This record gives sequence, C-alpha cells and structure tokens, in this order.
Amino acid sequence: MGSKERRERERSEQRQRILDAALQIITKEGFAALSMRKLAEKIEYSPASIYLYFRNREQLAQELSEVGFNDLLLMLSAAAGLPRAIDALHAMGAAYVKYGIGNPAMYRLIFMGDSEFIDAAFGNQSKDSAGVRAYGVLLDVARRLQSDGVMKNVPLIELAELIWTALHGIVSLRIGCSRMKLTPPERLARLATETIASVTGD
Amino acid sequence: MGSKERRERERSEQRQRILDAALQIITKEGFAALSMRKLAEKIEYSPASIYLYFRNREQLAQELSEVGFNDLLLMLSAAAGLPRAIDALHAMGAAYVKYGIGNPAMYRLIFMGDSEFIDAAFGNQSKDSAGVRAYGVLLDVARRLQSDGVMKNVPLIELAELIWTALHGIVSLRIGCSRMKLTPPERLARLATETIASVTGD
DNA sequence: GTCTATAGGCTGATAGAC
DNA sequence: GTCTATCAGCCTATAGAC
Repeated sequence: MGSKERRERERSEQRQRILDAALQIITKEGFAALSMRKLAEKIEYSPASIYLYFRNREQLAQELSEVGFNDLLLMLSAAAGLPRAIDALHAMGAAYVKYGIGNPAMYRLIFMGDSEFIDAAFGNQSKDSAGVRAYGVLLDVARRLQSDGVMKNVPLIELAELIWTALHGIVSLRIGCSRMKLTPPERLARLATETIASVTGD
Repeated sequence: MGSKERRERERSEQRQRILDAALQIITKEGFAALSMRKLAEKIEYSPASIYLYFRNREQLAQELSEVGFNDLLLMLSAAAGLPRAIDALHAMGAAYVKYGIGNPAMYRLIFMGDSEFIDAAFGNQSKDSAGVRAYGVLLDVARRLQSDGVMKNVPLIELAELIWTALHGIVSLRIGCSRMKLTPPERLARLATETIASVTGD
C-alpha cells in the first residue's frame, strides 16, 4: 500500500512549501511582518489551512530558527576544520560575521529575538540540536587555542564566551544600527580575533 | 502676565507625565507593548489627548530614547573621568554593562531597535546630542589608551569600535538570550577590557 | 484641552460547510 | 484537506462635540 506513504510525502512537501515561503517573508520584511494571512496569500492558501500543518505561529517560528541554526552550524564547522587553532579562530570569526550580515532577519530571530528560540535550541530540547552543536564547535576552537597557549589562564567557558560576544557584538550592532557608518564587519572581526589570539599565557 | 507662563509650565509638566508613564511601560513590558491606548489608560487620559503633546508614537519613542542616551552618557562620563586611561577603560566597560543589564528595555530600544533611533541620535540631528557625546567619551578613552601604547598601530576609530562592539556583544547577547546561563556580564566585560588593554604597541 | 466616537486597519485562531 | 466566514481582540490616528 503506497498510498499512505504518498500522502505523507505530500504532507511534508506542503509543510516545506510553507516554511520556504515564511523564510522568504522574514528575509525580505523581517519576522514581525510574518503573519498567517500574509503567509497564506503567498502560497495561495487560506489562512486556516496553515493550522493543519503548524500548531500556531510560534511553532512555525521555532522551526524556522532551526533552519537558521543549521545554516550557521554548517558555516562554522567548515571554518573550524582548519588544522591550526589560530587559523580556525580567524576563519570562524569571518564565517560568523558573514552569516549574520548575510541573514540579518534570521540572525535577529535567533539571537536578538523577543521570543526565546535560543532557549529552545539549547535548553530543554534535544541535546543534539544544531544550536548545541554550533556551541560545541566554538568550545572546541577555544580548547585548541588554550592548548596552543592562548589565554590558558582563563576558564574555557569564559574564553568561548569572550569570542562569541565579540563576534555577536559586531553583527548585532550593525543589524540594530543599520544606517550608521561603521568599520566593515569583516575587518572588525579580524581585529577582534587577532586581539584575542595575541594574548598568550599568563 | 504670568498666565501664559503658567500654561506653558503646565503643558511641559503634562508632557513629562506622559514620558514618565511611557518609560514605566517599556521598562516593565518592553517597547512593543507601548501603545497609545495603554499609555492613555495609565495616566487616566483619553488616547486622543496624547496627540496634543506628541505628534505620534514615533516621536514619543524618539524622546524616550534621548532620555536613555542621557542616562548612559552620565554613567560613561563619570567612569571615563579616572586619571589613568586603563582604569577609565575598565570603569567604562563596567558602567556600560551595568547600564545595559539594568535597563534592558531601554537598551533594546536604543541599540537593538527595528526603528532607527540611533541614526536620529547621531546623524542628521544636533551635533550635541547625548548619543554623539557618549561616543565622544568612548573616542577619548581610546585616544588616551593609544597614547599609553595600547593598540597604537590600529586606527583610532577601529579601536573605539572594538571596545564598543565587545561591550555591546556582552549586553545584547544577554538581553536577546535572557534565559541562557552565561558568565556574569561584569566578569566578561572585565575580561574583554583586560584583553584589549594587554595588547601593547606593534 | 479634553472628551467620545469612530474610521480603517491589522492580528491569531477557530467553527462548520463542503 | 481546504475553504469561507467570523470571533474577539488589538492598533494608530482623527473628526467633531463640549
């Protein structure tokens, strides 16, 4: 009986269509502009039908943020793969900033949200979420830096957060203050990672 | 004829009453929750009457953000007054974080807003706005650091932005991800400013 | 100056017909 | 599964009475 499988496939295709349209909307107009009505119109559906695939707007946003975390994870993992820890740090910084500046609406949704998607990505959820794994990539780079003598007198967690907040600051200031003239973010990211890497030992 | 002056005084008192109530609302519930209706209810007024004092919600928010910038400026100025540049840096970092963590809704409004209050505070507006002056305090500390040999091979502006984005990252990550367990922000700020201060010369 | 009343929107979500 | 119609609420802003 293939008809049951066909129905399930069609159902998941439809879910994906909805997610794609939602992603388009928040990319172009931001998360605040994502309404069920607008979304329905985009996929030529009635608003009511979306509720057959997603419990509510919150769940939709939740799943969108998972897509974002996955994209970020992919970019960070690739960068962190470099053999020398210091190269991995610079590449990770560049990748983080590139992701944030290239996907401001998604970055906002994930890291600057009024809602609590990060908590969902980290806390109560599956231990293997993209968010947790991305944080793992950061921790790993920090650990390798310390074994190369960089900031080895500081707790690992604090070094990791120092790196993260430095990069997050560069991205989020730019997103929040979009019309201000600032130093190019790639340049600032490089400066930040070089500053951190230059602190050797105690 | 004191009656004209009395009317003007009463008018500005009423304006202040509205601003105070608005500040209370955004402090407790965030800027998104600030509506003209809710504001009117709080001061026991009709919604329509608020429009006699403020052109629209945007102008109200604009003036609120100026209050915030002024508070921040006061804290930063005091900190930056320390005689040794490095002490000024640490104190400024502590003050910035204290302001941001202590006033998350206002910090959000000013630096993480969807609207463009920072542009108003810096760009087209008066050259003597609190925002411009706060940035001036930061620039001054950066200049003094460089004349003490800290990061003197980097353009002044970039050092200033490095400091700013580091502190902003600490504050805004905490505000955006409120339920995550992170290192205390004062500790991270100290780590960040010490890291920067430790980079001497070329 | 302050009010009531209202125009003209928007929103998330659901009941019930088909 | 999908629709129409609708509930119940929110919002900014304004016109016009007092």
